[in-house]
Amino acid sequence: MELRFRNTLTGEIEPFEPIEEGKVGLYHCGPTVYARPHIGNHRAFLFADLLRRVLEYAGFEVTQVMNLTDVGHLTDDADEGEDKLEKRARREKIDPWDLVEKVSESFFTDLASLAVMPAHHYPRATGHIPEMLEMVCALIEKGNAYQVGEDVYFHVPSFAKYGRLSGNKVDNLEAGARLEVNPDKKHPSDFALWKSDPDHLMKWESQFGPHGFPGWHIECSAMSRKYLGDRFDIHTGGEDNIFPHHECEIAQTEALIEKSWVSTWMHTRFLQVDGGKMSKSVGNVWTLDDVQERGFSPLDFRFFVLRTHYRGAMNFTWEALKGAAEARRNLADFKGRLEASAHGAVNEGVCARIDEARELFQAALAEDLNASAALAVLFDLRSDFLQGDLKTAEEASAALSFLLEVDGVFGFLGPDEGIISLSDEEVESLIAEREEARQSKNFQRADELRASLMEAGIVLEDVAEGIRWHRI
RNA sequence: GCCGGCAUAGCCAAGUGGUAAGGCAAGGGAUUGCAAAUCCCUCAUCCCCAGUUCGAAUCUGGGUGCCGGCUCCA
Repeated sequence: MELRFRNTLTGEIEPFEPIEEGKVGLYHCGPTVYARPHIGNHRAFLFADLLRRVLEYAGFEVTQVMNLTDVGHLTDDADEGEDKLEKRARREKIDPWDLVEKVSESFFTDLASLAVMPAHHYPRATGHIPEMLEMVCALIEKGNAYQVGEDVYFHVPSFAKYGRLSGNKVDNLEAGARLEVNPDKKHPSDFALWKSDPDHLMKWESQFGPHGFPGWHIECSAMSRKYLGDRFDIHTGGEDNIFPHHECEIAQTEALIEKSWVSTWMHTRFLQVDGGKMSKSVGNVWTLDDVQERGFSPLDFRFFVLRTHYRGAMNFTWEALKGAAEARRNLADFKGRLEASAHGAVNEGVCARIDEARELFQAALAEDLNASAALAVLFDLRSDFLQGDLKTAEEASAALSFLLEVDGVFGFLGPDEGIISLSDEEVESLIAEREEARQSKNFQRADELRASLMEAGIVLEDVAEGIRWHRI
């Protein structure tokens, strides 16, 4: 598979070439753990998961890192703002450290229910203060940063390429800036690497003073460097991260290492709800709990998100989720049908139809993760099967192993959760009982038996030749 | 005001120069004791206007609408 990805840095879809052959370093901007993640957040995490799985499917050895921001972000850039994490903690009258624990836990619970593969590292900002301070000091020594009182700022004019990622010009930013001028800064675009505030609850002592905490962007630079090295392959985040967050990360890191840092930047579009942005005032900031309360599986949401292209503006509606859930069920049903007629494992090459499907599938994924096109291949295969193709045991086996291969990338099937397991004998006996009921025109009893088998994940079909059944 | 991006059927969504994938929903028919199972059939000219071209959803220009960024946010 020759992978090609859209690189925000160049605006183009370009061939992916790892820095080190066969290996990929992946870094994702994770959640700020001050509030339960909503479905919009999850789009970005699901995208990260898909990317990782596709890279592994293509044969790369992946090291995946996702940070947890658990300190430091201010509610505005005027340096007067409150840390939103502390603000939330105060409102809920709990300790900020406890809030972090509580939210982090819900984050990981959500990821697990979405069948997201665990990253190799989930570094927390508060666990890497020394690494950040080390970078801050090095930047001062190199002349890219300066200290004012107990604060430290990165001097943007010292980094010529600032604005390359976002397309912003420093001059334009000044023109439209709504932020109040901070007299401490040498340049209005300069950003904080280290701040001091005695009232801050989460603070650390350092060479700059006793009450400091890290600035907005330094954590990602310091932590990615620790786990992935000076340079790595892919950095992702939501589109809102492009500026200023990622622009600033590039500036401070490249100023330090004096070479180009991340090869490919990938950003997901925001998830829209009912055609617009989600907002608390409209009341459509849904979480996975809402999804489940409405009778959907988190995997339905996973499938809904991953069947579309990560860069497209996707619109969440309950109707659309219903459609995705239905489609997912149909694929699970397809799996069950294949299992019922497959026998034994097969090697590639035994079924041309499947090999062709695999090629189409891989080609679609390789072209900047065209998930919609990739999954269409699977639906086509399902149609073929239901129409009577692929009916030999060998063909069904080949189709089944391909389906499982696809699921290895998309992960929508999940475990056979909550289904009462019946042995084949038990199923056959219940079917026989239903047949007796049908013979004696006791259709109420027959339908009860069919319904209970359905509950157990067994689908019955009354066809001309008799009764056919398969598991879902 | 400045910088990005998007606009395809009832809904979700591929397609980036050769005459509209796929899913869901819907309608008609087959099968069935019935059926949520299955099969067959039906369902768009691609936001608007003007260009380029033999030919455009796909390129160019101008609109309109929406999303993101310029302030923390996936």
